[in-house]
Amino acid sequence: MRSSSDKTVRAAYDRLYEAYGPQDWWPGDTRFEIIVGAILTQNTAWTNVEKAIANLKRERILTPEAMKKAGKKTLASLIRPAGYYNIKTERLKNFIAMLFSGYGGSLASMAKTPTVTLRRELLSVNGIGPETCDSIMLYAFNRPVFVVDAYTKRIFSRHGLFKETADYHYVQKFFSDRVGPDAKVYNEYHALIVRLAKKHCRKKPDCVDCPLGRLELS
DNA sequence: GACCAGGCACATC
DNA sequence: GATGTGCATGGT
Repeated sequence: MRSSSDKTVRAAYDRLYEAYGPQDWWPGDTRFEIIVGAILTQNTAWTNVEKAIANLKRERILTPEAMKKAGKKTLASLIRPAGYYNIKTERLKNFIAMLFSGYGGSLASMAKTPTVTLRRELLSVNGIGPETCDSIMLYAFNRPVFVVDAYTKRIFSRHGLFKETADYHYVQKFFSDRVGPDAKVYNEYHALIVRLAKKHCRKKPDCVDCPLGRLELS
């Protein structure tokens, strides 16, 4: 049986897509850049991540081989603008270590890994949690995995679909069940949520001219 | 100067 | 199993 929230989840997507159009995510040119960006953006404004990525590009460290060779102090100094630079240096190195130990340093090889295995592998890396893992799954490897972030919980809990304290897996399943396994739609939906949130759904909401309006549970 | 940003691991109860 | 804390920069 289709619940009222089924339609709501789709209506929300339609309104966002109509208002903003395709978002052309992830903002990154290569698989590796997407993965690095996913780690660097943890609890951090994207504008700060851009500065860090630009530094890495300038120093030609935005490949697995180059980042493997780079010293931690060098790496930390380059990603400094993204904040938490010491812990993020460790996290990048942890990912690199897994990439080389499990896949010979080849993202193409990693890309051939079945979705369930790949997700388990990513989550086993210290510093890659559910959101970072699923961002990589969806945006670097095009797997149909819905990405849940703080905005997703904030927005849809405000609209009464679930509690803001609902756990990651619950919210992910909530959307997956109502959208169906579609990487293209998941890609746009998450990007549209971020787009919406940056303008309207900060901790102090600005609901004037919000394209979502009032989501009716009917 | 306070508050916030596309989390996560770890400690403690 | 829930809740609290450290990690850090740069924009508003």
